[in-house]
Amino acid sequence: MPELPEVETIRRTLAEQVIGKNIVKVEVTCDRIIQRISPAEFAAKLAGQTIRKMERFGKYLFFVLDEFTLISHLRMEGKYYVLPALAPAGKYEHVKFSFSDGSSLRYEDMRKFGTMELVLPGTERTTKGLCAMGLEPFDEGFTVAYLKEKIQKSHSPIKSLLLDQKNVVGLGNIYVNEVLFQSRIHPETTGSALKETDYAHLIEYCRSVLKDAIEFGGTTIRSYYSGLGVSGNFQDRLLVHRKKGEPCPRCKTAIEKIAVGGRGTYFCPKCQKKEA
DNA sequence: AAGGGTGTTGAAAG
DNA sequence: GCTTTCAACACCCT
Repeated sequence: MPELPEVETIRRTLAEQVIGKNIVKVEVTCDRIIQRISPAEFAAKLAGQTIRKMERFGKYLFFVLDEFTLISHLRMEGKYYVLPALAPAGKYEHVKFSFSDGSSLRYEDMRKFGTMELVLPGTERTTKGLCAMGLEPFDEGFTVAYLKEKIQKSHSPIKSLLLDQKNVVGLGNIYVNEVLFQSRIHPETTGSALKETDYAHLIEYCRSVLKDAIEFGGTTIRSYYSGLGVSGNFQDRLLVHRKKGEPCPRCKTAIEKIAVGGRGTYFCPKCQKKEA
């Protein structure tokens, strides 16, 4: 469940459930999720650590501990649950953190794309993968000038440029579709073809769409209704994503679906005209 | 009923 | 360099 609003919702939920808890044991049953070090070393380093803070950057979740920060990326299907330590493991559970109070944090990931990495506190943003990242949409530096500098020379479609975390972090396929609809920009418009007003709209709607989605607890699509995970309600407010054939909420023209950069892309052919 | 698509991203190829 | 394609994995839908 991993675009910025979902990760932020998970961060807030986990903050209430696991801050202050002391890790007594970590069990890893899918090695590839743990980056750089062995699962055994990962488990050994975490034993005895207490979770002090929950933070987020883009789609990355940070568990700030005493001597390490655990950086977790959920990719496509990663999910966290808090359960009694004695509760049975789910079919797709790959990591279990047992706490001293008898509760536990479980990581489930059907597709095993997610990653976990331990770094020293304060070095989170300097690690590989996070060092070249763009700004958060809510950063005051995320301005027309900033975005222009990043993408105005590019011949890639704006859809791909907004998905590229080196330009701006946090947007994924759902919210890029929504932001481009609100901004009235055709997803295949190249960076080089964007007009001044397009940039202003992009800045405005990146912020408002994500802010609204966070308010609604993110978007839940294709999720288990276990009641233990985190689910949001923004799926009821999506305007174009997964709405192929449905009337545009603005002009009633049928929403179209095309592929851009290999990703499903939804837009209104009337409201979002291609600009040369 | 096999094949394409899926809330992602990094590595490889062009 | 910059841009596009594909693989990692498991399931769903057609």
